[in-house]
Amino acid sequence: MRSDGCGTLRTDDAGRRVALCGWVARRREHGEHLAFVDLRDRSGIVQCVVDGASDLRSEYVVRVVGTVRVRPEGTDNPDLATGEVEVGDCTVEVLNRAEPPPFPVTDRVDADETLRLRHRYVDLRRGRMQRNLEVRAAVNAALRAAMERHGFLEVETPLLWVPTPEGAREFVIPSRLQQGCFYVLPQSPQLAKQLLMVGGLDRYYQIARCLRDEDLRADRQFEFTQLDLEASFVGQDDVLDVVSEAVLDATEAVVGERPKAMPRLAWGDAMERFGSDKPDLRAGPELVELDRVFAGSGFRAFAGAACIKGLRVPGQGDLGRNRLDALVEAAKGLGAKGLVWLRVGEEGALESPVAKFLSDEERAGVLAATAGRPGDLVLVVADERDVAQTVLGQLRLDLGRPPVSEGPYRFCWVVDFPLFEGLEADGRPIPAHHAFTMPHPDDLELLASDPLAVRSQSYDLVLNGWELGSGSIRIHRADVQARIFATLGISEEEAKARFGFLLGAFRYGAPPHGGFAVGLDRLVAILAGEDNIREVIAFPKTQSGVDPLTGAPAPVAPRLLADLGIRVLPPEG
RNA sequence: GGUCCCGUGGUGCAGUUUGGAGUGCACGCCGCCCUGUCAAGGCGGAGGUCGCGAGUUCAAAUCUCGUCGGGACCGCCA
Repeated sequence: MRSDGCGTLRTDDAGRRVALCGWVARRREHGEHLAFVDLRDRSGIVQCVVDGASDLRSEYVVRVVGTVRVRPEGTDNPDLATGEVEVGDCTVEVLNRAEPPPFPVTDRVDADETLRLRHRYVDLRRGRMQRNLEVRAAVNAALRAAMERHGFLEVETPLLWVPTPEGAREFVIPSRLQQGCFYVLPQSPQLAKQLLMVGGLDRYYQIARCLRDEDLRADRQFEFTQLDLEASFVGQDDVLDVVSEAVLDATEAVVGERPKAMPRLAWGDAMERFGSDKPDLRAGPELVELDRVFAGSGFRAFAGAACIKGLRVPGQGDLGRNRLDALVEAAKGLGAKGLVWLRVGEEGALESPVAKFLSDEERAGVLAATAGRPGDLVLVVADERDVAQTVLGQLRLDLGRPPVSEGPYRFCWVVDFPLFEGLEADGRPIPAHHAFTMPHPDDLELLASDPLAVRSQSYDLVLNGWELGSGSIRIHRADVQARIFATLGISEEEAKARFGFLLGAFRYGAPPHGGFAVGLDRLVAILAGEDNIREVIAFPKTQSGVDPLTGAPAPVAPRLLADLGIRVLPPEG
């Protein structure tokens, strides 16, 4: 039916008779006997010169047979990849007519989100969406290639899984054959892949769909895709190395160059330096420690504070009082007792409502510690350590963070997470990752005495402030697992009830193993220059979880519910 | 569950602060003209429940309340 893609034609093709199929992107009529028709397919756009186009309209589907020729002198179009050629002597066959599209099929204007999704099949014709899905496919292919190269075996795992009490809210699937019982859709293949390790598959990977019934965000959809992997007889560095290579391969495949650095940050250092466990390395200066500078300060807000941290905001010394007051309010909203701001003036003079409470040494110390220069703004928070960190970390992003989709690509690993993230009201620790995460070998002795100080062998991959994925080395030995359960206050019976089938499997020879999962939608979005993952998903849902194209979710026939033994309650109120 | 922004011919916007006739801009659509354009150009035309519902008012796109839809965020996402 066709010989070439519209966007592939070049001067080399001049003289060739070609058959092209595509959509009418635009037509420019110059009277009865000359018209230019821009023909579009996935490969791009090419100009066809036809003898009258009055029977053609936008988005008509046509087949054009014509001869490629170099454009006449002075009429080439440098904005078009095919701009040096055109297709002449055309015969045009209309394969299908089309109503005018509900919104323009162009990257120039952004249409209403509902309209785009209701007519996604039109939206997908736009160059932006086609490029994004091509990026997605390229990332997919690069990741697969890397995993295959390292001997990982692709294995599929069930979508109909068993409810588990931990973690995200699950999508529930009623069973027809076992009325009153339910499957759930997996929030990740976590337990399945650990069973594969017990099963001796050694190295597993899967481009896996994961489902979580939680509220949607710019970086979260109900269903999302992960490069999921797990390997036996590995340590943390082995996992980090193979994931780094795969992700850098994918990045190189899309942007053409390979980010050189993939630094590893200890979680504690990330919190100290960036006030975040998913630091955006692009967002300006790091937080600095000011405890020493203000040790013994006469300023009441600083004296006796558990921690004093500062942040330099380059060039923002000219922020007005309204903005500065708003910053103080924002800091309080984030949990800080207060926020001190200082403008750095000429000669390093500090202008601030609290400047008069500070000694000369303190003022000089702040400038030296933050490297503040004239025109800068310096923010200081004195509070509990975690509060000072996270508040300044958030302000750092608010004041200095480029859009996530804006390069460069600054990957980093965050390692040495705490095993527990806090204490329940009754004093039991709360696992930060999941109950099967291996503690750091050096910290095993602290489990009973100081559980919150125990580090884990879990790790996150971060790109430009987005968490791209996480993983851990898992516990494979019953005695360590028992100690963790004891620390968590989980009895033997309870453990059996909640995780029975996994613990059962571990009795029959579980190898040491660990793994990772890379969030594909987020990676692709950033590499495609998008700040919303809907733009890299062919058929996403709106923020309220609706698909305007299909109308999902929708009621089902009463007969179907009857088969399932389900009765729907009337709406409340 | 909560906070904020948006909703105006097919599309994207302005108009809303300070109420006074559905006013405007660009694109698209329809018709005519036009032989080198490329976001073609010229002339003419059609197209509106100002998301929906109450309220205030002599008068509401504009003010108030509610509601629906979209988006960003908090909670939530081990």
